[in-house]
Amino acid sequence: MNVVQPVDRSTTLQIHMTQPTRPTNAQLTLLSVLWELGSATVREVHEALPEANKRGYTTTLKQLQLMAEAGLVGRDESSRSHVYRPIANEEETKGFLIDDLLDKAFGGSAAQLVMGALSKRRSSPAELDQIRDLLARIESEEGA
Amino acid sequence: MNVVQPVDRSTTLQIHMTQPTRPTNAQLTLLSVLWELGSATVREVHEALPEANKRGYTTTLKQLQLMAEAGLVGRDESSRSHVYRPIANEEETKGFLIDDLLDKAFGGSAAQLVMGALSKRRSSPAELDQIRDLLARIESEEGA
DNA sequence: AGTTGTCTACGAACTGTTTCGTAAGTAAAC
DNA sequence: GTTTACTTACGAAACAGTTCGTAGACAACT
Repeated sequence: MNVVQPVDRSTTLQIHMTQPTRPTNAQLTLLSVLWELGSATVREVHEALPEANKRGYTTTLKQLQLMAEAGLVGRDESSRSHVYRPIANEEETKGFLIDDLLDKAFGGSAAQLVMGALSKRRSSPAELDQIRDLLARIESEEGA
Repeated sequence: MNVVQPVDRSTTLQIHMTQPTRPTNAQLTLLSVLWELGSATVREVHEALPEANKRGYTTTLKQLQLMAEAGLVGRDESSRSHVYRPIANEEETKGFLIDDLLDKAFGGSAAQLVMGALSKRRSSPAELDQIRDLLARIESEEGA
């Protein structure tokens, strides 16, 4: 098969050169757990899943393997139970998702999305203040 | 733009019994066109698509048929070229998408999403003001 | 009546994602 | 050494979403 092969999957250091892949839905669920736990075995990730999202153990395993292949997570194979850790950056990944939604449904207007989100879910006064702060910061940097 | 709505589950008897279905990606693209045009034939929708999203004509047709089945759009078959109109409400549909993202990646915290979005894309001063207004409105209603 | 262009309907291929069954390895306990 | 409990690897089925080819209907025109 493989006729076009000259791709050269990064000869140097096998590290995470494969990064730019985006998590699928199922993967995002697992990734969230890993962001939470920092690093964990398949079992630990699996047990940490909310009932609603829990599938068979080998499903979790397979998904983590795929994620490792995709560069979303790293894996320490030194003990029998491999230990996975997130590589995909939390902020950055969420940023991707925001971008997607923005382009897909809000014509790229962050403000529209923001207002939609604020109306949709109640935020605490503390959070609202935090947002106000951010708003002010943005505006002051705007003119600079 | 009327963002803080009490939801109002539309008393009007407009038959969207099959409503709860959610648009897929491809469908959202077409739905956006229909929101824009109000109502249109397959051809009109198809022609209005940005080049990047344009597929074969029958693809557009098929997708509109599926959407009609799913209750996302209505269809007037009285003329040979059927006329489609959006049923899925724009605000509500966008709300669904926000909910999804919120649950999937932001632990349900609107504030987090909001701050992410604000940092991600520049908004005009006017928009920022608009957001501030909304913030104030929310806070005043909060205690009530 | 025949030709042409446009329309809908339908089925199926194709892609990507998700899920799990099964096999094979390994370590500890008996 | 055999059993038990757990692990990874692999392959494939099941599923969802997308795309398009083809067929048949219909109207307008020649």
